[in-house]
Amino acid sequence: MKYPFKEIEAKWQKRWEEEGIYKVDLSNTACKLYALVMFLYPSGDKLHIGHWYNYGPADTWARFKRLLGYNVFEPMGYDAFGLPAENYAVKTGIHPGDSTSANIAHIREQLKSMGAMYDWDHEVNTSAPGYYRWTQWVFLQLYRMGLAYRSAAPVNWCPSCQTVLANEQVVDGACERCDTPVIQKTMTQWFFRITAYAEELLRDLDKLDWPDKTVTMQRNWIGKSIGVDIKFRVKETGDEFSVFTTRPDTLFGVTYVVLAPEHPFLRKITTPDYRAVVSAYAELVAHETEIERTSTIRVKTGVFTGAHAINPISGEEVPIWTADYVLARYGTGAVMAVPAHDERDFEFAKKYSLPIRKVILQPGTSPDDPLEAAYTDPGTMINSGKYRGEKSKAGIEHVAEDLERVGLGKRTVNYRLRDWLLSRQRYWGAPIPIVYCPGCGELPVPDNQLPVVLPYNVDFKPTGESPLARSAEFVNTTCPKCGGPARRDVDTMDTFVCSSWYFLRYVSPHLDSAPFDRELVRKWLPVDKYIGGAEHAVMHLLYARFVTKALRDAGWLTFDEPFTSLVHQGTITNNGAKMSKSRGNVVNPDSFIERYGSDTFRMYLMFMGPYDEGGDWNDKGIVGLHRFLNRIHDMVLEREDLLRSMPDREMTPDIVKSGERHLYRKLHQTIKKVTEDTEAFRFNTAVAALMEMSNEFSSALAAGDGAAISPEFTAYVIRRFLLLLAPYAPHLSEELHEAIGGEKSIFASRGWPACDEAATAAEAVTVVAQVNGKIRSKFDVPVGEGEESLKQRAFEDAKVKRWIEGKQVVRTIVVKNKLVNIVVK
RNA sequence: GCCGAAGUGGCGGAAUUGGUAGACGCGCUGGACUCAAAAUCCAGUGGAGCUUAACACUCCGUGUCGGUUCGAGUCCGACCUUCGGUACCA
Repeated sequence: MKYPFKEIEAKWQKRWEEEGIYKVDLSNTACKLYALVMFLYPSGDKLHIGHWYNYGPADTWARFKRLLGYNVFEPMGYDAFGLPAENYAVKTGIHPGDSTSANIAHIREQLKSMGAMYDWDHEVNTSAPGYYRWTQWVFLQLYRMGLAYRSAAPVNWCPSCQTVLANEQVVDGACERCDTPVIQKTMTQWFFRITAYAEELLRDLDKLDWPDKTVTMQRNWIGKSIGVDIKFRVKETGDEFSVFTTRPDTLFGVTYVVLAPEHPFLRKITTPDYRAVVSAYAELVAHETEIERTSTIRVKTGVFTGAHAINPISGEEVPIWTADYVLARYGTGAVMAVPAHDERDFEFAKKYSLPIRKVILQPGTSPDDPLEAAYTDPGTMINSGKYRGEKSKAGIEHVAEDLERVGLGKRTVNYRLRDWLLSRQRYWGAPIPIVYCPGCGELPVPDNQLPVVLPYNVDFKPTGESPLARSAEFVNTTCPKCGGPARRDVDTMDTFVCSSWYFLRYVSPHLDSAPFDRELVRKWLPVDKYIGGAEHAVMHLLYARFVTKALRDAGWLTFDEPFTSLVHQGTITNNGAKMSKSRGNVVNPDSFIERYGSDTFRMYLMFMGPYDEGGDWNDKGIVGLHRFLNRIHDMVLEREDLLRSMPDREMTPDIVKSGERHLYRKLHQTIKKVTEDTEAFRFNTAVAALMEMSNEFSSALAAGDGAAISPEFTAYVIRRFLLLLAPYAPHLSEELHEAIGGEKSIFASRGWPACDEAATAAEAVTVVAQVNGKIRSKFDVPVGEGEESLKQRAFEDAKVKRWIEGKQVVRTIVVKNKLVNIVVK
């Protein structure tokens, strides 16, 4: 018989809500635990498996912590601005605000059907004026600190749609809507100066309990490199420009220099004969993506400018080229090319027959050995004037020092990280709170005039300018300084701004006098456990760290990092690809909830595999979990009356009957395993342990018609088992807990079972006997049996004897409680 | 391309950190129950061979190739495939 999960789940969801059991008392900060899942993007219309995979197991972990006695705060909200809602609106004519509210209403119900312990009084919605008012406030804080500025930047532009395209809207270099080739157009954009925090963002990674891979990715993304800016003079014009290099020790090996095609000097220094070629080349490169340009397998291209540069240390003249593999925005937009010791330069020099001069000697080679490929590791300097014979490490310092002394070089630190471009020429976002007055210039909107409300009636169809520019009602305003007519900034903010501070808002989502209650934030932040997808490993997580640090420096926060501990759930793919509406491979969980219930479904998600690995979706095994929960349901209800009549009492190995002892051990082994695995997000193995326990227990009950197992002991085991199960199958556990006499909610009990550590040790182990590493026999011995004794057993073993007979024993390896390996010849 | 991961039975996966490969579950096969089916329960289940009423036994096996080691899914090197990110999807 199938257990009535529908009734049970509805009953408990209703009761939890009525009794307000998950309403968190934020004033109680003893054992506080802020468990946060990355909030939802309500883009499509429904929750999909990926959301459940994020939220279900995260809720299990939070419930587990609650049973351990923590005061757990687990909020939920919506990252509701963004491109998909706007695209949907362009396509269907449905206003993004309307589709978003409808989606949220639906999603909220789906979330409730999951049965998580969200405190709905703390919900946030980033597209609500009461929220984005404070997103604008965040912008202004950064603006006042000089961390927000305007600058020209290239954007993807479709000349036919007359609109800026997101990268995902560009398919093979063309607009996804009309197939027109996309061009790069320069527009004035707002930036956050995240690079000002590069060093701290890098350094504080050491403080975080984050997955190693995420820390590594952030570190590589920031991309710190220490080097020297070296000045080269242009022979023909006398202009000076700098190159950035981490290898000043190779300066004597420079045989040409390269300016990026976008380099501001390029036009100026190019000699008349070469102008046509160089500008045609720059035009060509403007269509290439950065990935293409920096590809290491693609054939590099470039052209000579006709000009020459003078090597500041050797006085040598070398040609100046421009090439696509040099990027304007990294370093100084120019490189000194040392083909002998840089792979890209080597390849380029070969292609264009530029000289290759060896200046670093690879250890173990001779200066006259031909160079087959670039040697990029350190070595000894040769062909380098007075530096000859110095090791790379010393040479780097020495050359840098000498250049600095004569003013031709400056030691610098360069980062790959770029400033955060946050303005969007779109409708569905938080307006940038800046006003332009003909007389007073660019001015921030005063805090007391926030929010700058996003008007509802706006034509958001793409026409070449920000949609808000066409709303006279929005654009025309008065100058906050002189009171004269002024115009608003018509761009909106990147949704990453909204999500860079939402974790602060959750503690006081309805507060309208401040972005957050500072006292509560002081007590509850930083987030203790942050759970979300690895696809956010760099951008969102880096932006949130940056905003936290900026608000700290503005005096609003007292901590340095927003997320103390981080866990990624893996990606659930479908047919090998990430689930997304655009790919049309989204799997809706609702039908599974309908058929099996939330407890089965969330448990299946946890049982599927390691939480941080995700995997390709398939529903084949779900029935196994459903059977498991059915068996638990039946096993408890068959003994309902008996169990209810049994008082709950602690047991020890001494008082249990001999027939119960192995179950006592199994129970405590299970408590240990489930506790450790749940804590560490190893849900799959915790569930397997619960199954093993249940299998062993029910066979024991069946074996002697239960005669060997007393009712008291049965109650003892089942009560604890239900507690272990509670975070995994909260509805069913509540139901069974009540059925056997529980009066309060199981989650009010805070009674995670204690583990009798001493009882978990096994009494006997199987030791294997190997001959030359191949297993030939096994025997059971008491735990801890000595090496000599094990060795003796192995040599006396009949099967082993067959394999060592007539051979010479070379060596014997004995590992206690594990194996004996006899090596013979 | 670059950065970061992952490859284990028919399938999802497990394996106290170098020491019994395949826990747990799905599926499949056989059996019990049933008029029958479903559900449930019991037993078996990596591949090949050999033997067989059965027990047992042998060889092979963790993406590919090579290495280190008494011993490698686990460590090292090279490669292949798949996934996430790559700064305007979030």
